[in-house]
Amino acid sequence: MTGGTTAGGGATDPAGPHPEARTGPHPEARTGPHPEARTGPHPVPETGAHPVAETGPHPVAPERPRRRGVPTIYDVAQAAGVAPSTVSRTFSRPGRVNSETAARIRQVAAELGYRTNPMARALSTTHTSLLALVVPDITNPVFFEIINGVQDEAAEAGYTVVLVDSRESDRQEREALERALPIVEGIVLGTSRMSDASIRMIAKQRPMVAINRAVREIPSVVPDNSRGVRRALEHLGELGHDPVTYLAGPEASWADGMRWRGLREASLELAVHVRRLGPLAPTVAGGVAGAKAWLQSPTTGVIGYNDLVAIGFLRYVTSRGVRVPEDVSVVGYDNIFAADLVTPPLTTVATPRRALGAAAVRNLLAQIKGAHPRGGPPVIVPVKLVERQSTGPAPVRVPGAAASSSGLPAR
Amino acid sequence: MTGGTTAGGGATDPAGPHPEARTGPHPEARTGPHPEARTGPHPVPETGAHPVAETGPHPVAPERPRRRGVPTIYDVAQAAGVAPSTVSRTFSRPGRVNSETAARIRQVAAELGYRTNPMARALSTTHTSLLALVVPDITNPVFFEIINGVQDEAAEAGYTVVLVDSRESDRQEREALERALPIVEGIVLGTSRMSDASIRMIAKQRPMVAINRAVREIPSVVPDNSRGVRRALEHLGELGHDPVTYLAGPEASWADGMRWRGLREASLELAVHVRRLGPLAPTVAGGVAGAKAWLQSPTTGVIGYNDLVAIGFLRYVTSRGVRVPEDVSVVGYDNIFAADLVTPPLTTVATPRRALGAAAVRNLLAQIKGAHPRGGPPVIVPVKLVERQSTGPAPVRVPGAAASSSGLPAR
DNA sequence: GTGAAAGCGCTAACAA
DNA sequence: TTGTTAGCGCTTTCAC
Repeated sequence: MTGGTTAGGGATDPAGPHPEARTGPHPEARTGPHPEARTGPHPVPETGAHPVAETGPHPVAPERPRRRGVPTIYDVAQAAGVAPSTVSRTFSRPGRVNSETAARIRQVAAELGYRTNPMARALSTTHTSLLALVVPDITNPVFFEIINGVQDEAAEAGYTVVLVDSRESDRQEREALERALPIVEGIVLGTSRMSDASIRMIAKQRPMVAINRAVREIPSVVPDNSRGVRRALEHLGELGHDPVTYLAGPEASWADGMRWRGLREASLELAVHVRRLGPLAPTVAGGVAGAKAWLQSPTTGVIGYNDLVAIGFLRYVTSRGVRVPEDVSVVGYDNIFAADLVTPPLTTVATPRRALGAAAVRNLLAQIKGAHPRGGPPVIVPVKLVERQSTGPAPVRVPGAAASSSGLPAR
Repeated sequence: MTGGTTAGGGATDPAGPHPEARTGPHPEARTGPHPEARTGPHPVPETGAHPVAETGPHPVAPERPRRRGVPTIYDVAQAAGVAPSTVSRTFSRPGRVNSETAARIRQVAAELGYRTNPMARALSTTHTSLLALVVPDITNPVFFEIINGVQDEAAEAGYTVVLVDSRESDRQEREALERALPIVEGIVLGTSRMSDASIRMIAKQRPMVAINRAVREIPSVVPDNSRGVRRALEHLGELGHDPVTYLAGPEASWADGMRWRGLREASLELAVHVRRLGPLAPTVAGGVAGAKAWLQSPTTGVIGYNDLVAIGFLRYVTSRGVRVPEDVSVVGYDNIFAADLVTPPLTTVATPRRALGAAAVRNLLAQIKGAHPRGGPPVIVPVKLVERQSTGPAPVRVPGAAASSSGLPAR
């Protein structure tokens, strides 16, 4: 039904990777019925005293043409003169079979264009080599690298990833996940819109690891948020900025909580004051809103909840005549692609998102391999500050003077 | 192996979506051996004259505990007092079963927490409800919306998408695709790194549709490239720019070919001269390279192969003191996320990538449903020009004078 | 409309 | 090491 013209798989491959394929028997040649080809399962009781069991209208040969041209272990087994199970072993646990036999089988298999059928394998092993990756919105730049990291690490281990994009909707996420759940062996949650309870429910059904979010009982890998904001503040502090405004993220955001907490701690350690402004939507628009509020009581240093917020801020204040970094220095968070594209390029905390994805998969695979099902503290992945042109020395404070030539209101 | 604690599926669901589940029989209660539970397949020939056929050490009850707590059609059938085949029909072809029986079966199934096993179903039907989406690089902004469009449309039809990221490598793409191929029903090629020949080979095995690339024999959906560049040129022409430079994309790019061709045609029609500069890498770096070359013989209007190129151009010339759009107007292509983030925001041709993805899936699904396997001209999706601040009136030409106060060299 | 039973292609005891 | 055989859970003729 699917391809139609598949007969023999890659056997007729023109100049393809199977140069020897064309010397093999023509696939069509073995498409007919093989009465005795399958002596294995479900033998017809040909001597039994049950006339009822006779296959009715089929006197001798079942005459049922093999479904397609696609060769099975039975075809290979027959052609190689071994049992189907030996063929199976050759591919599923190499080593458990005499190397010579194995070689011959592989050879024959190649000639026939045999490929193991993942569905059949999965049916008996429940091992699908499929992983689900859940992201709320592929469009969000933050996820690209995570997806890549997950992809790479999964591919490395022979796994394929099923993408579940929740489109920022609880329902969609649930439905898509529901659909994917039965076929995947594990789930990577690259930030989810679902409640902790829902997540835990799903985690009951499959191994799971969460990125960027700590859910009780669920293994997780998170970037070193506190270190990240600390580096940002340190950087700003060294440049002479004090106080510094933190453009806060969404109220419900776990990451925002972590960042703010880290900031307060760092504030004490580094003796740089920090103000919180928000909550803000984690978008460019959010940044614009933040900028407007900030103009009411500006500081020379600003740290955005993420790059989008920082970019929105930057664009708005710039449009109002505030110069960056001369009047205000701004630091973003995440180091998304666009951070290097805005004017001026944004200094930001780079979260190793690819590493995050990779670490998540490794953890997940370990769970699947049967290790301890759950537990352990979050895996913390290091971050680093990327200095670009949006930060610079704090403007010199002329005591008693108003705030310079820029559009920056006096404080 | 997977979950471990799955017993009964969602049956013990705390406050979950199956409130009635807890009133059902406790899953554990039926986990033991059911000697006569399965009268169906593979009956032991208990009266045959083949002692050899006797199941050896299993005298009466096979004592093999049901693999897991997960209920099957057999469990449902037994509980509902019908045959397994009826349960199967109830779920696979509703209508072919008495509505009352069906209702009862569904009821029982819900109580038991029965879910049909996709692998088993796939094994006998080859219908997996899986689609593969191939993209060369998820990190490339151009693909986000395509992915979303594909996702949405697929989900709509009850399909799940498997992501194949080729990481810009022929080999990786091939391997990943190879892995996904046997389980998917069709393939959406969102721009591929593979050769036409390889693509056609794969298309032999599964229905396929290509986005943004025309391969002979393969159905494709493409944005209206010629209309896009025409609109860009028209826009520039109206602003008085002539000649206009086209920052060309990679040599091998099909899209580049289309755009350049469209540009030449439009050039004639609109009587605006067009120069070609390239080939360039389709990246910011490519744009920078293009800018350097452009400085040798500048024009007041520039059209980039894509937004990345346009952005690179914009940034470089800006850094050299050329003002945009006062000295030079630049138009991008694609309308990626970052286009609105750069300074000045980029005027660009918006390609309806989400629509592209959706159209591709619809086409693919039609093929799968058994329509005409191949053929037909590419489906063309309309584009539109988004005017932002990177374009403006051409600078007034003071006859004989050098080129203004900017860093723009005289022509 | 419903039931019986034969597979789908592979894996996994168990026996040899 | 290899062969035999009973499933994995579902769909699907074919009878009734």
